[in-house]
Amino acid sequence: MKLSKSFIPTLKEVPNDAVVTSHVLMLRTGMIRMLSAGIYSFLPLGYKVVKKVCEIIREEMDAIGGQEFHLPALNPKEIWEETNRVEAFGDTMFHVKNREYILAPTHEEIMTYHARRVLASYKDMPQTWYQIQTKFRNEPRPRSGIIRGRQFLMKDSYSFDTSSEGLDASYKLHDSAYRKIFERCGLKFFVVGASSGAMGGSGSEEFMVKSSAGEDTVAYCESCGYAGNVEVAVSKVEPLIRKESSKEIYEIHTPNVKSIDELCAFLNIDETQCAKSRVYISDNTPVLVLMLGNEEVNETKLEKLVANARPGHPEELSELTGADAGSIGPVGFKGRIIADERLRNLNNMFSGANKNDYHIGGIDLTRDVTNIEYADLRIIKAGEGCTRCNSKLDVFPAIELGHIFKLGTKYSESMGALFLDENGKSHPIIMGSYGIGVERVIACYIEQNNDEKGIVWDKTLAPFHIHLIGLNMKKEEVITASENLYTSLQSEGYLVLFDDRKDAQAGFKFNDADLLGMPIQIIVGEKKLKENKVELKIRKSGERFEVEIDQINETLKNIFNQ
RNA sequence: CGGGGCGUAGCGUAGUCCGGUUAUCGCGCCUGCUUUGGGAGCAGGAGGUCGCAAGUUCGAAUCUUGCCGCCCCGACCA
Repeated sequence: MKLSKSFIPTLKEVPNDAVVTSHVLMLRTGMIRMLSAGIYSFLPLGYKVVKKVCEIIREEMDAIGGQEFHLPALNPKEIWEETNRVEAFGDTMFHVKNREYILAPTHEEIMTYHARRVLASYKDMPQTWYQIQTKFRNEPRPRSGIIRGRQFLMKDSYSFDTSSEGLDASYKLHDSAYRKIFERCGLKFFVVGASSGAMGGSGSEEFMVKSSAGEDTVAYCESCGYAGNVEVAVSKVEPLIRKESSKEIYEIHTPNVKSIDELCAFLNIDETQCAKSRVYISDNTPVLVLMLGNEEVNETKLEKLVANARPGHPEELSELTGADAGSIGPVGFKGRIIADERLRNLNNMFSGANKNDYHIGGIDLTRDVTNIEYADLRIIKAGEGCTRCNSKLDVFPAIELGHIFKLGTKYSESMGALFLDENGKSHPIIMGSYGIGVERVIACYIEQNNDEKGIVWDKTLAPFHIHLIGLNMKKEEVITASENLYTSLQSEGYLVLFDDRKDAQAGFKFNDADLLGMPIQIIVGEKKLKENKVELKIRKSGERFEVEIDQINETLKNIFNQ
């Protein structure tokens, strides 16, 4: 493609609204433009990359027996009522105003709708159905360019099996296909155990990329590879031991002491002697959650014990306990009390007195809080031990690229997708669902492959393999040589972007080439042409060589086959 | 949804507090000449509902009110 005739609007300056590297670079390279918050247009250069990612996904999905569909994004609401997910998605689902339609945020319902009509016998299964299609979610806060949008491309697939063993097999096939897809895309990723969340089902894994732009937090063990979303991750921490003898309970006047840090400073104690209280409300019932010291509540873990828990409002807290947030404690609290495992059976603890400006010391959780339950509720922290190998865990933000779920029968049961087994008995189909954020693959690639000059594409995803630069395009010999190269490189099968602009300065062209980041730049200049040579630059390393023009194909073959 | 910030030409911006000729500057764009190995020079030129609406005023980018949009933090989130 000739740059003089292309629409590749590069930007020299960083647009005001972009913060995240991949967003900045996609705007600056003219890959995308924003239409509205969380809604992006892909321009020709960006769409080339989208198509490349989709092709890789298709090849790997087809390789595991997937069959590609193309379902409507506009769905009748009544199908979604069958699984009660109109309510479950709530405001996240887009509703069409002038007809009872919704814009699909995912496609479990539609795939199940088709499955229940055609998968009537055990002989019809297993099946794996997929599509690459636009999803719509009314995200309250779109962010980071295409990383979180209101409209995005997703590869979603669905497996239909007759047994849980069958589901396991389908799930494993997807796991291996996903690994191949992300490897082929050149991403450094890892797989973490995850929460199934609102999707339901038994097992779930996320494919993650480490990134400061990430919205998930994961724990990762460098030495054994253990990885988990902090929503579900576990770690090994020093157990705390009950003291020999329990003191009596005593009240302490603690004026203006609210936080655990203030309490520790005021009483000159360690935070491991403190029990922090958080009050949650679940369906109008209060639950007191006790955490050691400054440890934080993992609300995903809490959700498994207490449905629909939300933090109590300040007014609710004082009404329930008689005290404000900084002075609440378990002693005398009326209601369910769940303490983190680390607090199990501890004594001589300090906590709030349920009376403003007072705390209680000498608490023996076993003696003084008789209705206490224990559970693992904490958010793990960096530096804690790996439960598998004892090394230290790293905790960092990450972007979720893909998620695979064992759904089980949640959708087939509620929608009546049944099949007959060998004995003529009816069972719900056993399902899995599997997603990849297509644009996120691109954003993550760019997050991982850029430098101060711009994007650094690898051959696989690069919109073009070669960026051919004709320097002074007013000189006849430069025009002839670069045009000839342009033709011959293309006939060799390379995708070539040819900077044939007549009036752009050399520096301008070089900087654009570095910004756009094609793997190889070939520079045709007047001086080198006199020796029948051109210059070849490898974008990634910055290495440059002079190459005889008739050697160029061989040189390229060597580079691209490395 | 809570907190903070922002909205002036395609992009980046000055001016807004303290109202006053023709709204600033850089990049980009157009024309001509020169220039062509790391974001050129000279000369000339085009491009603006100052987010929208109402109000105050002799006069509003500037003050007031309402609305819309965008970004960031938090909450939320397959």
